[in-house]
Amino acid sequence: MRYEAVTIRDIAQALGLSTSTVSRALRDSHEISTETKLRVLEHARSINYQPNPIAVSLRERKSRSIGIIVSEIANRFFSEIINGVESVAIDRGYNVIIAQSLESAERELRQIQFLTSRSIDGLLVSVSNQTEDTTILKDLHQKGLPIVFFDRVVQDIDTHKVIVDNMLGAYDATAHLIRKGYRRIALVTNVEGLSITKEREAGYRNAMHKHGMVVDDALIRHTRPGGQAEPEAAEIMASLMELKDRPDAIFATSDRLTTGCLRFLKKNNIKIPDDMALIGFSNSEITELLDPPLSIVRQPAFEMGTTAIRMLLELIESKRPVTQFRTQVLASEHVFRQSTQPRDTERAKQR
Amino acid sequence: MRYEAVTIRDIAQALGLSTSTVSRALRDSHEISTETKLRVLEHARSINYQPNPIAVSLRERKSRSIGIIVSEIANRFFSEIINGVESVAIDRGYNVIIAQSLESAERELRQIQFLTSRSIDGLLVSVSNQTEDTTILKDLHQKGLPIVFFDRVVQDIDTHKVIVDNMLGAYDATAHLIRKGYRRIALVTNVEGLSITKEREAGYRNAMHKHGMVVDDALIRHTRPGGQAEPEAAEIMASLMELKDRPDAIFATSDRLTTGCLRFLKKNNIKIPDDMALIGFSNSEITELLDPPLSIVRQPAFEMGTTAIRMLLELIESKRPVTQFRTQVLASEHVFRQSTQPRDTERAKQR
DNA sequence: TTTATTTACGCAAACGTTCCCGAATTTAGC
DNA sequence: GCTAAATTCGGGAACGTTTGCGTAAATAAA
Repeated sequence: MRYEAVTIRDIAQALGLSTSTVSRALRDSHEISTETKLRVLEHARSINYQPNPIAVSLRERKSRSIGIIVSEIANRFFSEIINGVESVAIDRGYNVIIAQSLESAERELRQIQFLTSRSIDGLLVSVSNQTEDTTILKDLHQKGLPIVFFDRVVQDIDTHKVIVDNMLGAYDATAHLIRKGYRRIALVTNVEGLSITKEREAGYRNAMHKHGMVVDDALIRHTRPGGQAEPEAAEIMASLMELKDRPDAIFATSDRLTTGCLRFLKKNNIKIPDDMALIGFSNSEITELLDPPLSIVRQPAFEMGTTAIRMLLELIESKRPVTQFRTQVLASEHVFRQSTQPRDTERAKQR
Repeated sequence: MRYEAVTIRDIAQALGLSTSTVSRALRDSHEISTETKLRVLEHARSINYQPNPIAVSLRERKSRSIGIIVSEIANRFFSEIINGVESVAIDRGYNVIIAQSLESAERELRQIQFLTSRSIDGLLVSVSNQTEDTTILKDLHQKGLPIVFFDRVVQDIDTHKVIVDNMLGAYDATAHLIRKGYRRIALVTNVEGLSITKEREAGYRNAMHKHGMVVDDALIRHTRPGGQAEPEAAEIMASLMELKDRPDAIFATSDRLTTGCLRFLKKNNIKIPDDMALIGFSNSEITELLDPPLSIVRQPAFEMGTTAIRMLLELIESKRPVTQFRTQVLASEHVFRQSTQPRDTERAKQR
């Protein structure tokens, strides 16, 4: 399948036909007789002919491969997304080239250039938390490269997007904490500029307002662009603990931030939820096994991947340029566990 | 970068040269005058010329892309490996096409065919736990496709391989349990045919023998080919609990098996380590945060990825066919935590 | 000056397809 | 039986590169 390289020409010679006839027969053209088609198909199968995708790509001027760029692949949220993307891409005959930015704007740029230099047919992107300059994406998009954003979208590029209902997810998590009796709820969240950050922060604020609570801006903390989430979460936690009026609950808005907070609390022997409740965004499959079992809001990552790639293929395979774009909003789900139990529970009494 | 398609011919026309001259100038051929080279380079940069990788691939008869097939991407062990692979591949100008078998031999076959039909230059593979028939890999290998196995290798294909010292890793884990006072140690392990299974089982048996203990085969349990690890771990655990002479410790030999066992134990309210100790292979970054903190043997996944890809590129870029193959063995590391505390610790006394 | 060698470049084929265009053969229409 | 139309196929260009070979001019050797 690689080195003997059986080509269309081999079939043509074996059958006394021309390459064009063979090509047409293989593609089931109407201007080839059924008899010849059968002969060609039969012989092609017998010698295990495999079309050379590179030659096809060169001729067709498309590569049947798409690129996806995420911040980090070793992160359950993103690997589930990639799973979703792969599963439909492969069915449609596309392969996906994966690249990670590792939250570095510079590396992201390099990766985008690498991907486009490999002449991909389309691009799936969730921007790094450090990117401010999106001109390269704008250029690409304007030149006609199909792009679909997911999760962390860039607002001012008009194309398909798929996100979760971050506002609602954050609202519900916050409201849950409030219902459980927590009053000073800290928000440990991502870089300020990110779309998801704004939406989740808005959800938090809305929930506070709706429940007649004042938001203390001292309790809203953002990570720095390009930083490592876990250590930053620890820093933030440490500084929150130094407040005269400490928070009694933490709402962390990403996988890494959540585990960062949890790690800090455990290391400093702060009891959850008695001393501090904790809820966070997470797609880890073992939050239930943590100590204590963690309340989480989970994003439908796999589904996010499948809808993103479907949208992208729609753009790629559209005959005429698409001008109507939509952003699909997926629901997130919550699982409330012990880490956000009401304060006056048996656990608390035991102390 | 995509649709205006600036080619080598554009440069040639603009400068009144032939395409061959431009090509040679771009590749810094010695038979082009420095003056012309400069003109070409300068102009190429000014119009942002990007060579068309597809045309190059067609001409060179190689694609500068490699395939990797793992059982599951949403698994920290494998995603770290992929991370390692990607990091060096990208530096060397290769991109990697990722495919997953999901532990299905049939799907694995399809994926391999898909990858090879995309005319990859080489293949990185860790076989599924269901594959028995490896003739396709043998064919490919014999036809000259560079292949490197990692983690789950197939023994009778002579090529480069990279594995961890499974024997020693399992030996140490078992010996640790014995030292801590556990006597009836159950081994919850992978499919029997797998290379890693054999090695880890051997490590377990060696440790038992060296410490003068008899191996009870009733305590050695394998999962079924193609099955889901977590539910199977639960099944196995349930059946182990029905034994008249129950085990007092569990040694699970994969990420998923470990969490499967843990989940079972917690669900059935079996205290760890008092009622049952637990140690397992895992690359999860939050085993420390589990309840109880889990003792683990961790594999150097990232490093495994980098050495595998380096070996593969060595095969790919070698001038003459390589006949001397080596298998690189990496050390695993252990972290012993509360889940394997000696039985008569304070925890146990508290009851 | 003549011949040999080097330098610097162009022509054209090739990689494996697809597809436009034309042509030969068959079938239909009358 | 003759034109018109359909059917079935082949020739060859094109996609964007790389590279073997040829060649003109410049230089070196004689």
